[in-house]
Amino acid sequence: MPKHIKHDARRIEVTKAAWRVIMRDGLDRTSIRAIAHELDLTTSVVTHYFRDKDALMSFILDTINDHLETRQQRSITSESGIERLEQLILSAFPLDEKGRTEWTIWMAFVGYAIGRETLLEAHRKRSRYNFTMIAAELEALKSQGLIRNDLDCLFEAKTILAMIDGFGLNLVLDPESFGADLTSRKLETLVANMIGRLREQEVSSTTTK
Amino acid sequence: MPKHIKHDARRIEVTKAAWRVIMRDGLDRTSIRAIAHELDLTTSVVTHYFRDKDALMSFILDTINDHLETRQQRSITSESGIERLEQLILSAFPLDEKGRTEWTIWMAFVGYAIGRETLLEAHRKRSRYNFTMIAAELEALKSQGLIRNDLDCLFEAKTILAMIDGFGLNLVLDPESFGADLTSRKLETLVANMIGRLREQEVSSTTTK
DNA sequence: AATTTAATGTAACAGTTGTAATAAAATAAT
DNA sequence: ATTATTTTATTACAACTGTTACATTAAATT
Repeated sequence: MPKHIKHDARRIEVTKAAWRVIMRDGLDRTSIRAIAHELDLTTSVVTHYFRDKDALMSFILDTINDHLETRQQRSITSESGIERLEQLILSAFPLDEKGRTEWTIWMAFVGYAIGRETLLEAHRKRSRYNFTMIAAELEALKSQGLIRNDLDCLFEAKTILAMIDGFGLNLVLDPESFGADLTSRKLETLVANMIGRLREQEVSSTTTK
Repeated sequence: MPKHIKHDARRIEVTKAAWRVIMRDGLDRTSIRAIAHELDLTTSVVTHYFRDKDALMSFILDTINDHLETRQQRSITSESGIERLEQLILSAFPLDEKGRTEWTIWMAFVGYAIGRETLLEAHRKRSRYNFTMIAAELEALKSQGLIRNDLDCLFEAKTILAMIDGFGLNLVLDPESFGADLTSRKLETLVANMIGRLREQEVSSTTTK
């Protein structure tokens, strides 16, 4: 095992400790000392693996984004079709506890990004990548005749992204009111609407549950 | 003019100065000294009008929420009907520059609330008030036969709130990709979906309930 | 076994923070 | 005009911050 892997693994341990501190105390109270204390070690551990705090923060955010994306890619088992789209959307929703944690930390960073152009740019990049990808997925479905052909794919993709973010935000703040059941139920109606009158009979049977 | 009004007015001036600092430097860099400097005064101004920083922060958030709610109430000119619902939703969207500013600061507070139970509770309260209100509005429309009578009003209300929050979030982060045109366009399809097939069948469905 | 490298500990620095006490100035009340 | 109250300034303090230099220990390499 090459040493740089061990090195990277340690960086991730530091990062995970940082997650716990963020969840418990808030992002602005997540000092280098607090992270070290969470690891029952001293600050030198953190400074040894990260040039400075900015580098640490960027790495934490990158890790969260990587997790969200990996989770997304891995959950797509269907090769194509409506089911693939459903999995794509559903995997972005924060359904389980781990997903909720990642969303919570991500939300903390959204607030942290206000007034920080570098972080704002990172968020924009993620946002654009996501709705562009969804739009491409919709275009493919449209050319296959699986969704309504009068759909504006980019518009619908942005809508889907906004819906995901909206549910994610509210789930972070109020998990009791916005549970996983509500979320997945929304997904059904969302997809049903995009299929539209293409399959009139099937749709009406799924919406009236 | 009673003195307490002048007192309150001064508090709001301090609050508005805080807004500017938050927008420019970020919430975690909004120190009491930074706010005082923004006012070209010393810290005593801030400490004189607010017990401590927590009180100041709470007041800032409350003011933002008040603004959003006032904006919402005032924009509702229609007495009833679909138009009233449209105005209700549209006014919550961050369409103009001022609305965008308020949403940006609100977003900063969402991140700031992570790890702070008191602030989280405040956000929950706002969220619940909002979707409860929207649900009541939908119930009224349903009983009037103006929207589909198979709608789950609470579910739809939560969806609408999530949609608003999702667009708000993305508009704060990426106003170029999520402009006001996109937002209002979404509103149309949203309402159209709730009216659903009522328009097509027109008469028969109003007899129910 | 000796030596080099990596990992952690210790300590100090300069700067910032919220908070409080006190003083001065400005305004209002009498 | 005098007094009282409100508003602003000054200053100090203790706690916390990121960062750095240096010391120590553990691990790996030779």
